[in-house]
Amino acid sequence: MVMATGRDEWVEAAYERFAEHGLAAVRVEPLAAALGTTKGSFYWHFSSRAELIAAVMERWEERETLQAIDVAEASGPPAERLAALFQAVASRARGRQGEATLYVEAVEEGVMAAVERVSQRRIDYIAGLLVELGLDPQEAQRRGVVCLAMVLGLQQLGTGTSGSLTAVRDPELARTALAMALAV
Amino acid sequence: MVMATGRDEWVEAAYERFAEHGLAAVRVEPLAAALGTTKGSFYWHFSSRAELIAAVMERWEERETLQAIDVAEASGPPAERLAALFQAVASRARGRQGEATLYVEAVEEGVMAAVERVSQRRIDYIAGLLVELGLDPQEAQRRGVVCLAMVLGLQQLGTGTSGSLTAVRDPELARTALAMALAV
DNA sequence: GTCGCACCATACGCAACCGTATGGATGGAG
DNA sequence: CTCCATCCATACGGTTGCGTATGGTGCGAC
Repeated sequence: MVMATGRDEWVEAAYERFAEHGLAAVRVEPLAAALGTTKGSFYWHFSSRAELIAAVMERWEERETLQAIDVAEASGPPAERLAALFQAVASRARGRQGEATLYVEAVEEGVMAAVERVSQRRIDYIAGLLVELGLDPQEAQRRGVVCLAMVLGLQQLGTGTSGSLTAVRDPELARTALAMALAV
Repeated sequence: MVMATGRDEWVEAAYERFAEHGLAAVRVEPLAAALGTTKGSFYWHFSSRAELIAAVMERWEERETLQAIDVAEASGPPAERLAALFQAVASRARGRQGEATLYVEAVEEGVMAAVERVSQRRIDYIAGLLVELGLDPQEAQRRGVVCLAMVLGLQQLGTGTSGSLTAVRDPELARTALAMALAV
């Protein structure tokens, strides 16, 4: 199988590396080796590594948005939707440590704008739910930020922790986090 | 001023780089240049870069512990101590993005153990305060984890955000976070 | 004074990557 | 068949950084 290596394959392979190991792991030569081809191909389809990174982030933003819409359109009362969101994030975290380094790497790679857009959307979505639950919009916005921070932080804590830090693996964590988010 | 470059100067200079830009930014040759010396000196005092990283983490753990004790010995009721802690973390965050990447980098650099120890101490400290406030120990532990996650996440969000994401800069954030931590 | 040791500078080899240069291969249009 | 555009492999030069080898230099002991 000599599968043609089009632009899309490059982006997809790069996307997987990003999702699993972060943007820093998106490197041209290793990627080429993994795809069974060489840099010659890459630099035909792309002008630089930066262009690949940009394409990866574009794809990320796209998929993030699609998924956000999926979640948003899930029926049910706001509290349940928020619960589902927390649960989804918690279960989806494994094998996706790429985002754990995103905020720092995005600066270095010059793609912070996309990250900020996605962050804003996430915050707004959570804040919207909280407003539906009767919170003041300002306070809901702040809680949205804190909830996003919780998610990002839990992702951090989930990486590496080899066995110590047992509390991080507590399956009740999501429930607690949700309770904190909803507390009046 | 031809200041002698002893082992300690190397560690301190490395520590500053770590605090500001993360472990990945602790690189021997740039460090040597910054200190006005060369690798020759470095490899006299250290056997490898890994040894320097280990020394940096040792210093970090030390200072973290000292500061934790400082905070712990600050008088006042638990709620106030927790408030002071959040406020301290919020204000101290600027110029210290080094920890934002720590959980990921610690794995690569082989110093996760120190990070886990510090994390555990932080969680335990917060959980202790919450128990004093009447929470169930199990629940307090979970909240400790979530609070630490909040801090780590807010650190993430604080890096880079060039102007968008205004909600992150809201000075009321710390208050909201505290309220979420204390909510019954 | 000179010997030796602590300390450092220079130069080297090695590896991982980025980006470029250049020369095939392959396949459809004419 | 031939020509040209796609697409790719190989080889190269440049950078950054690690670790080593080796040769000073200053300075206290004697």
